[in-house]
Amino acid sequence: MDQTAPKRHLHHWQRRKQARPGEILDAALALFAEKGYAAARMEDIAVRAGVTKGTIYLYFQSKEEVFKSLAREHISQSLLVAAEQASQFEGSPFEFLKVFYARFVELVLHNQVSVLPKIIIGESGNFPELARFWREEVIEKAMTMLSGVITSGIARGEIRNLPSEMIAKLAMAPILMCLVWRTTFEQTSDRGFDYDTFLATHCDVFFKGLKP
Amino acid sequence: MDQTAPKRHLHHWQRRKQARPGEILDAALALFAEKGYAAARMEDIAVRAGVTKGTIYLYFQSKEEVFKSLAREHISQSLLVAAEQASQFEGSPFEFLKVFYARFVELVLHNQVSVLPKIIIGESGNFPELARFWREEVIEKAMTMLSGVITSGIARGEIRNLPSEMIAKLAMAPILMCLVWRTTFEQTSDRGFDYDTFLATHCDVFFKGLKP
Amino acid sequence: MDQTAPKRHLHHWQRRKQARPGEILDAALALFAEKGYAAARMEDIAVRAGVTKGTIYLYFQSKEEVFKSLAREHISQSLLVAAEQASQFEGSPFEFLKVFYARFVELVLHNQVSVLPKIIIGESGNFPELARFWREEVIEKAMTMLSGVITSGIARGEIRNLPSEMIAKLAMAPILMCLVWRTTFEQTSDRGFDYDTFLATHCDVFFKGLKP
Amino acid sequence: MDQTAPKRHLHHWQRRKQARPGEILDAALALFAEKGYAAARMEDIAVRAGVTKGTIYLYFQSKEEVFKSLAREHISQSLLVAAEQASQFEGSPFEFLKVFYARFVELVLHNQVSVLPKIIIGESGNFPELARFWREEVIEKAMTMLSGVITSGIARGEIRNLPSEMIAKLAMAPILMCLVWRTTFEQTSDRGFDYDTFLATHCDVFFKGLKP
DNA sequence: AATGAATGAGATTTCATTCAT
DNA sequence: GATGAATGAAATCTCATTCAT
Repeated sequence: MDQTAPKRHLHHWQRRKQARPGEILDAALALFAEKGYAAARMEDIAVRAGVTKGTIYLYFQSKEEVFKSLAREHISQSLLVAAEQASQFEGSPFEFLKVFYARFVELVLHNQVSVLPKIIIGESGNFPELARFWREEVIEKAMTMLSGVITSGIARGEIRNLPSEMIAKLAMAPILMCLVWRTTFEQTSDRGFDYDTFLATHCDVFFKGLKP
Repeated sequence: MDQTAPKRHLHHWQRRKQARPGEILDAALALFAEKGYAAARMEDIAVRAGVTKGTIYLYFQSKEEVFKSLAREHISQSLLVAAEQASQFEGSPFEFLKVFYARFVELVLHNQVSVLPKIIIGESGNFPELARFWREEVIEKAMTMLSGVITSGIARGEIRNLPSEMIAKLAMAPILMCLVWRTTFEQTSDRGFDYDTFLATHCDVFFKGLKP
Repeated sequence: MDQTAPKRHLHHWQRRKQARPGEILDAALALFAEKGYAAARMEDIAVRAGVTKGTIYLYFQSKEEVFKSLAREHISQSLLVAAEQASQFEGSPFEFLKVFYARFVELVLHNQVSVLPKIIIGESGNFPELARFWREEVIEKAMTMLSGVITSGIARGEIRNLPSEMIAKLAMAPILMCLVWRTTFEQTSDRGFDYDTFLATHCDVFFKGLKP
Repeated sequence: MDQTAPKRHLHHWQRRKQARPGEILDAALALFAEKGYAAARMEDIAVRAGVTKGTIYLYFQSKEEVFKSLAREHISQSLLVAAEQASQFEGSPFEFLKVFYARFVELVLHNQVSVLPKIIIGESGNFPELARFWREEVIEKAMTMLSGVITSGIARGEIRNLPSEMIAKLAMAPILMCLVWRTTFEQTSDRGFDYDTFLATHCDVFFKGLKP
């Protein structure tokens, strides 16, 4: 209705209306991370989103749909945006990796989205198509990007001639470790995990190991 | 046990009675890995174990108890046995790590137990005490062992003077990557993940990076 | 309640929401009386209350909670209200007892609540705290009230000097007999039990026995 | 087998064999009284009887059969024996009643069987035929006996001309009260119930009320 | 658009009963 | 005669989903 009207002055509740799906997904993200897909109740998600159960069904067909939206939406914003803009990078692959890790710590690790991989891991059995989606859309895109950087690094003579795909995977391993530690073991651990030092040490060893 | 008697002729069902819990745990391991804790039905576990629902309750108080037994029992056998016997290792730390990775591939990665970490990750929110147990009993023991090897490697002058705990974590990262890949992404992937080459490449780069 | 507002137009389901717990308790009363606590199925209670299983759990945490509510709620309305207003009675203790028995026949015996004592008796082993509650809240209150009337009757010279507590218990015995007969033996009996004549004969004999 | 043999020297286990059903019924009596029919588990009954679950089924077809045996067997021994021998009583009806109450206290009230009426009350809904059986075999026989005594008392001019059946019921009421108190409220009560004084006071009042 | 009472399929768990030993 | 492992029907309880308001 009223589609012709100038939308300059949105009422408060109109802004809410558009914000709702996002609020629900945020709530769902938190609860899926906390309890896993099955143990997260729609009621709890609703309460955390500040609505009632029924409202969720105005925006999503089912719990499964909430979950799938979540796993799909949240990617492009953080990881891929960063990744793509970085794909045009020109310069030292080591410099690139340092920035890449720094971005990861800043944008992902200390962010709500860091729980998504954990969710994907836990529910890969029940939602194989999501596992596939993530592998294709997130992991392999990241791998391709890293492979490209590695390959160009080899071409530039800065990196030994090693299979670039494997190197890309090795570059990802510490990131996975950070994510798993943060979302799985950090809460029950007394000693903290110094992610920055960990990644810095990795760079030190990894870069030295890669050089010709 | 069995200190009292020869008792050569155990009844058929006495032999079963001793075998049952193990059979049930094996079935549960498979199903929890496949579907996660919540989505795995007791009935399915029973069927896979070749019994009926009620039988499980002769040996375990509840589904939760099955899960906890599972997560606790299955450790010592595979990982820790290997780890401990290796802790008396004398020689090059690089040699040790190579053996360690080979053992891991052989005993864990291509074995049912490889799904346990995945389960722990997925259910850490619902069973925080298990996450803690795993961190303390599995991860930190492995870390301590690796730290020791690294430290002695540094003392022997074969490894640069770097924080050995961080190095130990870096040594674990590729293992985590293998486990996650195998249990989460392998089934929906067309191209295989060549774990051996991956770990070999890791050794190549990692060892070179560690040397003085 | 309702202090805040006029709210003249309650929704249909708001009215139901207030009525539901009572409807469920009535249904539960009937079924617990008929089959006992354990043999009464939640489904049957629901059907008799005109709802489905799940609905009961919107209002009560568990079957046990339904039972406890039942045993606690239903008292004050019938027995205690009558008892308390009678506690201010002034006049002949015999007159009082006659009215008391008449009230009992009218308000309790030919009423749903008459099954509650039977339920308490049958389940006292499983719910000892309820047996205690009933003894304290129903029986002992009634006894205290009757004792008071007897004592004042003795003071007035209308009753022999006998231990008033025992007399109170003797005054309750025929009531218990009526309740047990009605709820336990009446359905399988061909000849009826004439409660009015029974209590009248009791009064005849009891009163004559009490007089000096 | 061996039916022809002289049975003078029964083996120990043969005596057990014959004792078993009784031991099981005793155990069942205790458990039914404690928890009611439904909540009493066959396993618990077996354990208390010192046998295993399966053994019960050698002597009884089902749980229901155990219950029915129990409710039927235990009568003749205690109540009816006493009742019948008393039915030939000649003399003062008051004397008779005193002896009757004394016997009740001695043989029933401080005996395991005192829980039977409680069980019958609690399970009358599920086992109406047992309620009928008890009414016919226990209550009405007792009533008939008491009625006879009362009637003869009226004939002898010792009791006013009142409906003897009602008087018989009134004579039973305090007995019911004792039974219910003992089996339902005694365990959760701090003050004891002085059954002897209670019945003595009853006799005092009751007898005076009956006299012409 | 939002609510929340109601539903009912489906899960866990219990326990009377069976039967091979 | 006795055992006790195994069964499976049946109960309680949960929660995603619907729909009248």
